[in-house]
Amino acid sequence: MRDLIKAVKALSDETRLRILNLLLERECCVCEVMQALNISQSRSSRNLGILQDAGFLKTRRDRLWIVYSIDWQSANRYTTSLTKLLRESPVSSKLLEKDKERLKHVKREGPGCWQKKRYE
Amino acid sequence: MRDLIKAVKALSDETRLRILNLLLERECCVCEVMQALNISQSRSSRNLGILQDAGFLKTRRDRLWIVYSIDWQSANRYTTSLTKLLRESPVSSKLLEKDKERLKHVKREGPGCWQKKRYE
DNA sequence: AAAGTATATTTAAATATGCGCATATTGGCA
DNA sequence: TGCCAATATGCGCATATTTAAATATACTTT
Repeated sequence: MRDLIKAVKALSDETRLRILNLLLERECCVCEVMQALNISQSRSSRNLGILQDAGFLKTRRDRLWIVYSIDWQSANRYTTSLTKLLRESPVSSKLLEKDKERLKHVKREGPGCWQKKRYE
Repeated sequence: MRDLIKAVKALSDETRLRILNLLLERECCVCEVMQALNISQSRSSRNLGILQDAGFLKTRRDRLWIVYSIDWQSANRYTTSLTKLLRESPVSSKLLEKDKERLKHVKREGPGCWQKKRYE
């Protein structure tokens, strides 16, 4: 019951649905997510953390970056079911389409790949 | 997207998960739900309403009562998927067990079948 | 070890949510 | 029609959630 509530609550937010939808395309680091969804760094990091805490995501380090991806072996069986459901019931949404489109043009390379201030 | 968020948000609450779990057993009126879950009338009514608004439930009138049941023909396809997921991944929980147990001894007959004050 | 970069966390404010209480509404039934 | 039981809802309170900004942390790289 606790696991179920945690999983569903983690999904009950637009930002996090967008993130999960994005990660169904491919794994991403924090700065790729923030660029693709066009959101702030803290918002990106925090919501990735919530999804991970609920069991939807796992991480690994790749040099400078922490790469988030869907955890298909999650200890929380509900997250796997819910992720599958999302994958198999594709959502029609301009927003989700845009996210995926932007994802294609996202850059991971630094320095300060996402720090707008550097360029202003 | 809108439908998906609405469905998931409606499920992201313990009370409403308990209600849906209850209705997987059998259809119920408001006063049966409040007795089975041991919650207040307004809480019962309001959360049933939220589940119905999201597309999980439908209603019919039976004499004095409004009977809520799972809407398997919902216009929101996500509610059907989610309800099936809940049905096919039975949740182990003392609380849910108790709810079902109390449901067996619930009374619909009036007058004031649920108004505790009448008996105090 | 120092410098630099990506990510996490703390803080504070705005917003959203869940609840009980009291009251309104609905519709059956006399 | 009028009463009454069942259900719905407006309101206020307490709590939870979300966010941006600033700051701290955890690494890599030199």
